[in-house]
Amino acid sequence: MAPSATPKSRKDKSSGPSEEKYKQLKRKLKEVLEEHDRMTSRLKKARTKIMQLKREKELLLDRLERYERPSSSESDTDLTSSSSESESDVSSVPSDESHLSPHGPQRSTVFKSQADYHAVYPPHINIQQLPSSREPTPNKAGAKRARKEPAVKRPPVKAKLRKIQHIPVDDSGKPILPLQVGILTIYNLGEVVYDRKQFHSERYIYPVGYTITRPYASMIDAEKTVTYTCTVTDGVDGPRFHVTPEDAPDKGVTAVTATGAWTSVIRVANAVRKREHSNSASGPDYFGFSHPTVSKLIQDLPNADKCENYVWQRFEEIKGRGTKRVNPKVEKAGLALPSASPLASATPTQHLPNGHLLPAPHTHHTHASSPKASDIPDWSENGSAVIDDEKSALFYPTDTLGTSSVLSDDGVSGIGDIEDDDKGSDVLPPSVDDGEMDLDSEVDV
DNA sequence: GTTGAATAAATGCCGGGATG
DNA sequence: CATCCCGGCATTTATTCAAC
Repeated sequence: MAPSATPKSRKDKSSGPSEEKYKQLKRKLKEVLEEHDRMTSRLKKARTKIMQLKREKELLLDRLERYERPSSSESDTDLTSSSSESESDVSSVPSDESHLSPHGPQRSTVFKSQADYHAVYPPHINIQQLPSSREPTPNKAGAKRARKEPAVKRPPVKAKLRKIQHIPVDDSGKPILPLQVGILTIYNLGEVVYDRKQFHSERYIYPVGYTITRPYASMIDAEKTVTYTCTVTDGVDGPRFHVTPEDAPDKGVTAVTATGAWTSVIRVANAVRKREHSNSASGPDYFGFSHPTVSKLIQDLPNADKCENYVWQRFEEIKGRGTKRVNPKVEKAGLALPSASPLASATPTQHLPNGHLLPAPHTHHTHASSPKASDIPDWSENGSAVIDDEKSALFYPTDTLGTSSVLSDDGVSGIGDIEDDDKGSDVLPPSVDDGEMDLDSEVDV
């Protein structure tokens, strides 16, 4: 570096600054100073806005707390009324909040009206009935985590500085989608549902409408890696996590947790490959929620600051390396899935990375959910196979979604029918036009 | 200026442990 | 038992630097 700088400065000296050059430099300096001023004033404005929003947030949290206090004291004293009470939380708080919020109430909830809701869910399905026996702990993801505070061994979430890639934004400051983040392609960030606790935890926010694709081993062809579309939809009593493989859109998985959905996929994918190692997986990892850039994008969504249990994270954009690294993967992960991608490189049972995937004889399989023959759903028989445990995940046949007996009785049917008429496309997931999931595209109400 | 090797850093997947 | 988080490991990619 130093050696190259020296000759240059010497060269300048020898040529001597002409008057014109001097004027040019002066002009340039002036431009730079003006630009600096502009940026400074913009920064100032942004800071003011941040302060404003902070104050707003405080105010809203205060109000929210006031709303919640009476109901929480109720639940302390009367356990039997807990279900109806949580329902009242859902119905009362958001409507008020949306009025209070200066940031466009239209973004506050997914269903803007009862009519909208029934456009997606048949009228006979009652929200209050949704947490049925099929799902004993509908708000596991949210409530369970929230209760964790007293835990000793798992410390509370800390807001550590996380590095993110550069996020291209449009004029209005919104990220330009689709956006490639690592091997994930984000098509829709969805909308933050801040008024229901199940839609966020300390670590993650699960925005409704969130849609990404990612490559992973096929559940059908042991030789193949295919693109899976992951979406989050509104299950009313909590988020629904959908994972749909491109090579078998009718064999998508729906679960009440991200882990549940992906565990099912991994279990089948492993079984198809006759791999006997653990099927444990981190749902948030596979959905991308743990990815710093995705976290940041979600955190920046409107209303994210109103998620009271969520621990705000700090992010720092990495320069050079990080940003450049992502681009090559766009082609690899999203399109051709060529050999460079770890999973794609696999002639699956052989040279997968890390040695993890090799069915080596010494591999240890202590995990509870090792694949069993019975775990593999028999697609050919009924097309709506349910993996071992309905609680963890449901395989739903897309073409029967609207009327599926497997799903309809708990209100899941039709939710997030993400495979609409666009099944043929390689990369593009369905209905990701303008931030709104096309939830009801195939729902026959 | 170009090329190639060495190094650093980021990423993705998995196993295992903690939790409820 | 299901879920989630964390850490380890292998892999990939970017950067740096020396040699030509």
